[in-house]
Amino acid sequence: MLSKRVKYAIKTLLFLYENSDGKPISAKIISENEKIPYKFLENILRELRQNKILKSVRGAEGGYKFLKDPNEITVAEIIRIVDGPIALIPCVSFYFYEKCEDCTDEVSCKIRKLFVQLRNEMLPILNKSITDLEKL
Amino acid sequence: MLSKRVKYAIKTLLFLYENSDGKPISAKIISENEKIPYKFLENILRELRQNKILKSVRGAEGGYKFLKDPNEITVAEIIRIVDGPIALIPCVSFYFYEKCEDCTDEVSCKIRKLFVQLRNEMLPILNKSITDLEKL
DNA sequence: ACTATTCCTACCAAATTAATATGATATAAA
DNA sequence: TTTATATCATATTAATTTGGTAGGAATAGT
Repeated sequence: MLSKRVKYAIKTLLFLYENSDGKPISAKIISENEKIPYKFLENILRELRQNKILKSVRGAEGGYKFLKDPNEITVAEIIRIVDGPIALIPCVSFYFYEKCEDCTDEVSCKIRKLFVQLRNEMLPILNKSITDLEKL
Repeated sequence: MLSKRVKYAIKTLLFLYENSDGKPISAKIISENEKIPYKFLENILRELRQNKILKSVRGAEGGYKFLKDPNEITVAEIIRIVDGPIALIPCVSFYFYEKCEDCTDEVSCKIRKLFVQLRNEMLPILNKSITDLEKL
């Protein structure tokens, strides 16, 4: 299961995409419209900014807007930033690979083979962008 | 990510399948061969027995063997027993459905649509049986 | 009786999740 | 210049989940 953080992050990006008219949108507005706890949302927005997905404008009339082109922001990318690995077991993850301590031979591991397959099916779907998502 | 419990459970079933000759196999043997902490494994075995995947034989020379035909035990089923939902968000789960409190309209939710798609791609792979898995 | 085993309940420590609290800093508008 | 509106940063917290461990009762083959 994904965390609420990820879900809130994706909802936030979709909201920004659907409501952007050049002016930044404040955390308060996003929070109210998407029913995301305000302070929790602030943390998420900070993480998205630090990872160069969004940029922020401080002070009155401030808020958040895209830094990266929403056409190039994928769901997979957001999951990786906020939650971590896409793969269901660590030994098949590209970005967060970890060896299983209990594994004697990774290459012949049947479980690994299955989860490589699974990851390969999942990735094309999660590589859809925010703009793709809006069109669904 | 799946829990270690699930991974241990699948490994256990594979081990039983590959080493079954009619006689039950003890938790100790499984634990040593698959490097699964003994007491932790006991818990997992109990869960598999309670869910009618395995049956147990008590006393000396006792152990575990299949109750359900390994041909009909799927990875998805094991995940559901041990971890819970397959779907990555609760509102698209068949067996563990939960409404998102922050959601205003589930039918039009773009995120939901994406994760329905994802689940639909994942299921055929996870519906493979223990015997399928052994053949990989 | 002895030994090997399952069975059962409870406990525990560390990590993760989902926030909340407090306050500093920046900026536009009054 | 004050005020209201914002972001920014760090720390704290409560609840849940994860990955075990402990101790012992019950069962059965030798």
